[in-house]
Amino acid sequence: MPEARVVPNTITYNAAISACEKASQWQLALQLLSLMPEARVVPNEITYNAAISACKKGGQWQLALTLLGLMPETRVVPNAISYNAAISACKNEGRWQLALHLLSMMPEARVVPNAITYSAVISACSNGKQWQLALNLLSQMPEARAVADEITYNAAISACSNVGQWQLALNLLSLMPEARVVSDEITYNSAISACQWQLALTLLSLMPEAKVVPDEITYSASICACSTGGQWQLALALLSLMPEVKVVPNTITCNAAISACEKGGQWKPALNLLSMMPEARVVPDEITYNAAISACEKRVQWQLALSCLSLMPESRVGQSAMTYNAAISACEKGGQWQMALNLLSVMLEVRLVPGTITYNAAISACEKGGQWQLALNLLSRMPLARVVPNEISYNAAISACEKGAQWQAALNLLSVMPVVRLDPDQISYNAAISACEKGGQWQMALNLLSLMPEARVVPDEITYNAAISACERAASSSWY
DNA sequence: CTAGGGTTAG
Repeated sequence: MPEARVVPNTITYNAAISACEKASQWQLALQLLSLMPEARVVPNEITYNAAISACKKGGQWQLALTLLGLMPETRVVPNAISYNAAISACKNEGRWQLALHLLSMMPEARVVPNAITYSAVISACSNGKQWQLALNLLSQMPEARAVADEITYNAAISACSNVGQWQLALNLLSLMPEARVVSDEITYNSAISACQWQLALTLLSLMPEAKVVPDEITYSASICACSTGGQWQLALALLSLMPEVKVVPNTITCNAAISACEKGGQWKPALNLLSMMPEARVVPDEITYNAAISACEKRVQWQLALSCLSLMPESRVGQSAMTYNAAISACEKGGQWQMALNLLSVMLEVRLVPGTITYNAAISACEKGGQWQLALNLLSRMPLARVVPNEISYNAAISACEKGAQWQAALNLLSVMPVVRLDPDQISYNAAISACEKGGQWQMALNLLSLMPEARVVPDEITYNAAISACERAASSSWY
């Protein structure tokens, strides 16, 4: 630009910073802002607003707030857009308290909050699962002379949806006409995601008379509602209906349908959908494969789960710890403890970090395979791997000891649980009592049973049966 | 010539 004898001015910088924002280059945006003083170009509110937006897009909420705070120092007065962008940055990181704080700071800064401000704060509350606050804010708008529009309502409906408050979500939807706000496809999509499958399908059927056209997100949300309700056939029916209404399924739609099959224990349609995705020009992603692998897990199709896992690299789909967790679980269900341990070591080779769920699945695989020593070994390796064991880890290990009739080891684990701040539950006690039974320790079995009330664990049928078996075994052996 | 808010899958 200097060669062209054109001197950049404020607008030039503003346009450049805005371009950085659109290209998701927050570092470059801030660099440009920092270069302005030496170029003797004075930033205005638009400059800062564009920079705040760039930080927001980059997930840099702290920097967005810093910039807002810096504006007065350079004698630039923040306006509603500055606050709105900063509030929106808090939303992205789930900082609903900060969003509310910014809103409360606006009057003393003499900036009047508008509908966009409220929508952004409501959205921040929605992400923070603060539905009561979201509804309060909506009700405060008239006295603040801010007029709620469809986006405000959509954010509030979404806040209700996120916490399963479908009645409140539907109530808001019904209030929109009298507030003279016209619902759009996002309104319906949000409401559908709040509802169980019956109501979700009702809402879907009501869309034409509301003159709202369903899109792929509408179908994805409806399929998801069917999936959660165990209605895998309906989920598949909705998917097959989409070409007729000229809505094109995307990756998320297919993922929701595969997930519906998974929940219904239907590995065949799940793998069928996976195989049909290329011809429908839908690109599978990690979630697609995770759902397909999990679908195989449900019906002991561990070989198929492993073949899905092996297909991922050639489809250029990245694998995560969750992918391996699903595959290890499939091996566990299929009684393949060697393969489960093998997958755990592969995870480490490909530098994926195993978590509590990974170890739990592997310990369970050892348990089912009768490998109590390996189960204990895995549990003992967790702290070294910086993975925190939970109740499930210990219960799986105690069960492994039970299957191997290792009553001392089982009791040891049970006694360690309170030390590591874990509360033994019914499963822990039942497994330990069974271990005593298998080890011929009827006194210890009864002792454990007597300890349960003070541990606030309620014995059930399994507990009593195990204790009774322990005593019967002792009685029958003493007859000879 | 430049700046702000809402929806779906594991």
